[in-house]
Amino acid sequence: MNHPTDAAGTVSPFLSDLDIVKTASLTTVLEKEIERLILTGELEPGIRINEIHLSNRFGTSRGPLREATRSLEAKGLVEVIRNRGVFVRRLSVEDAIEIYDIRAALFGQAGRLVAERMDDKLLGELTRLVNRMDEIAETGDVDAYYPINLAFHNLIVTSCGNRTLAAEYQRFVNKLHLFRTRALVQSGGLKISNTEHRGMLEALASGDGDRAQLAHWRHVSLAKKRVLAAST
Amino acid sequence: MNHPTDAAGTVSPFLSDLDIVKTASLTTVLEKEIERLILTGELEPGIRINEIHLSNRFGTSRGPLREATRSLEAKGLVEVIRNRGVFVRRLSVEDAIEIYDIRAALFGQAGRLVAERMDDKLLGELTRLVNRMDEIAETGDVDAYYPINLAFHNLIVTSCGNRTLAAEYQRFVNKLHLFRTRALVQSGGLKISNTEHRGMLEALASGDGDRAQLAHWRHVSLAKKRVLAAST
DNA sequence: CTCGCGTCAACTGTCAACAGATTTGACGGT
DNA sequence: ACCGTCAAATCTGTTGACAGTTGACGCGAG
Repeated sequence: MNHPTDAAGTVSPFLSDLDIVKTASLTTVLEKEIERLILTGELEPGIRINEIHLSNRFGTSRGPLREATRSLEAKGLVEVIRNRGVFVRRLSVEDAIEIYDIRAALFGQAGRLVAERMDDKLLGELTRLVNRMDEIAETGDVDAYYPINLAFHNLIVTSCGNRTLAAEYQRFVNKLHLFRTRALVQSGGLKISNTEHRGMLEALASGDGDRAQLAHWRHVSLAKKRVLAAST
Repeated sequence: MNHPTDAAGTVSPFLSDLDIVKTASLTTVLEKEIERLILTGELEPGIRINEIHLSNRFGTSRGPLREATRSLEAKGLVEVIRNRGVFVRRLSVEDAIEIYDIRAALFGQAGRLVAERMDDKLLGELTRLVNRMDEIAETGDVDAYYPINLAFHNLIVTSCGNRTLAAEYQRFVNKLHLFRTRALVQSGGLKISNTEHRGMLEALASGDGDRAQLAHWRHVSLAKKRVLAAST
């Protein structure tokens, strides 16, 4: 990507810091910061983003902030209504269903790609994570299960060799955070969930793309049904 | 989505026109216009978008134009480099491959959803389009084949009942236009392509979701291989 | 002729101010 | 007490201007 540090040989942390400063415009910084506020729930769905207040809070003018919100609108995190303002997007149950189906499709594709480029090292790491989840599932400790589960899914998506796919998948996962679901994983589902993980793992190890795609698709699809059943 | 017309019951075309006028800000208009310029090839990949020139051309100031380009950046149509400007995105072969895989995943999901909600009316329309393509394939008229083919794919995607999926699918199809491929459909592939269409049609008619998903996925995946084979 | 340096025009990043729309709240009539 | 009307306040849409950066051109030294 024509990185300025490419020509310098080894890159010192200091230099890379400078590089970050140079690359980051106010718009970029604001966008990431607002996205963080939304994903952490500090800006709740449905709330209006006041341009003046927020730009004052960050010490900038309204220009860069407006550019940042336009970008977030295209990413689906906020909604802009002319002459009324930008609102943190609120997802209906129907919206969540639609996004789950997209996520399932993308995750299935990722599973297929991973199956076709599997190696021992990756298989070892995935197996380790699933084993770890099995142990935790016995105790029913949801808080401990969640990060491992996340790492397992992330490892699959980032190992598929398709960076665009990985980025888009992440975008939809983020968007799902706008759905009114904190603590959506019910402890009873841990063992079931990890059983599906084992099935995915076997499919990945077999190298059968069709099989892996179906297993991964089904996993997300079942997660969708679990969430929906819990939210009605 | 809290649309203003929701409460009004039926929506007249006139009302929806008014609604459009009220909703359109300069930013929105500029965004759609620039997107059109890019997709029609009037703004070629790699070219820089001069803020002053373009805003003068549309008779606006640079503010709305910058907001529009930020939105297009998030959609993946342009690339913004700090202090240098925004450039119409140029897709490498690797980028195109990645997007084709995403498109295949989404189209497969659409096929599954359609199969699960199939009705006679839709089946009739789809069958008509495939028959039409068969006739045209005999003559080898690529220019006549293309719009029917497009209509066939669009009908499937818009009939799947998932509006978000349809919008995202369209976004990736648009993005593929940035790839250096005019006239990518080689006439020899028409019959092969429509053979695949018939397979998809049968799968849809059977109501078997797994089967339909695989058939639709494979169709795009094979199209990917054909395009790549022609571009190396 | 080539390379390096300084200068300059062009362009982007950011800001402050103006114009128009929307919301708020008070007021008077019913 | 309730409702419609109207005006002030608040906020967004848009513009023009200023500051900093980048890339190009030209000039002189080697």
